[in-house]
Amino acid sequence: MTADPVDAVFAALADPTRRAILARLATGAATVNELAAPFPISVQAVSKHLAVLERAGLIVRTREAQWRRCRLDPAPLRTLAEWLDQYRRLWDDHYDTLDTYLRDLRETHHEHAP
Amino acid sequence: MTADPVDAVFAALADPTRRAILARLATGAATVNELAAPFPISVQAVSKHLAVLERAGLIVRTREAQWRRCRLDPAPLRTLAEWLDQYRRLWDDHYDTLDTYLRDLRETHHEHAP
DNA sequence: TGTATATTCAACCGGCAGGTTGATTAACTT
DNA sequence: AAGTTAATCAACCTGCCGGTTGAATATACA
Repeated sequence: MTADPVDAVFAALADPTRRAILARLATGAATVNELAAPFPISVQAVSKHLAVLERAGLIVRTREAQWRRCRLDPAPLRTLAEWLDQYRRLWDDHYDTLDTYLRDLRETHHEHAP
Repeated sequence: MTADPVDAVFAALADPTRRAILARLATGAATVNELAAPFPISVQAVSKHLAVLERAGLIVRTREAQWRRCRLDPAPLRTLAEWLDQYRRLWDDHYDTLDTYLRDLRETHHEHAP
């Protein structure tokens, strides 16, 4: 029960600054200073936020000269989407009818892809 | 930027005990003692967890005699699913082709429903 | 070689999160 | 009226979180 990787992902996304950073990274990779620019906090604080996102697996950082380029890794988001799907029937009326059919169809399609 | 309701939902879900409580409530309503039984922590601690879930909108509590019945409200989960959909194209290869078509089809279907 | 730039490390601080125990409120039961 | 059960309130403790400032590290540039 301790140290479920999902814990870190949810915790990382609970901060609005970190979600804003992710939104920025969804449009392409960026350096720490570029990511820090829009925020009224210090670069060090943003660096800490990036460390949290990295620990959660949401970003990866690669060294490039004196810069550290950050890019988004969507894998944990996909995990979260799957977690949420456990509960989809609770709010989606069509989950047990049309949606189930379409979901199954999509899965079949994925199996046939390389 | 301050006090985005999504903050509280992500923060609430970051705790494994609270996620376990939600999983239990997905199978039906329950009282505080019933919810607390499986956990090695005090009833008061569970009561605090329920307060967090309630503040996030994930559960509602109604008084029934000396019991307080808790039931799950999936609305915030739906909000989260929509938030995640912003990023779906990043991990779902078929988002821009088949999935988009199916998604549009489902939306049309919803419009026609009462 | 020396300097400017990018980023992190380290130490510190206030506040909140999650847990405890003990007291209190509310309703049912006898 | 008294006792039992369900749940919360209150005070407290420990530790982590998000922020700060200042120093250190790494790379490019003149």
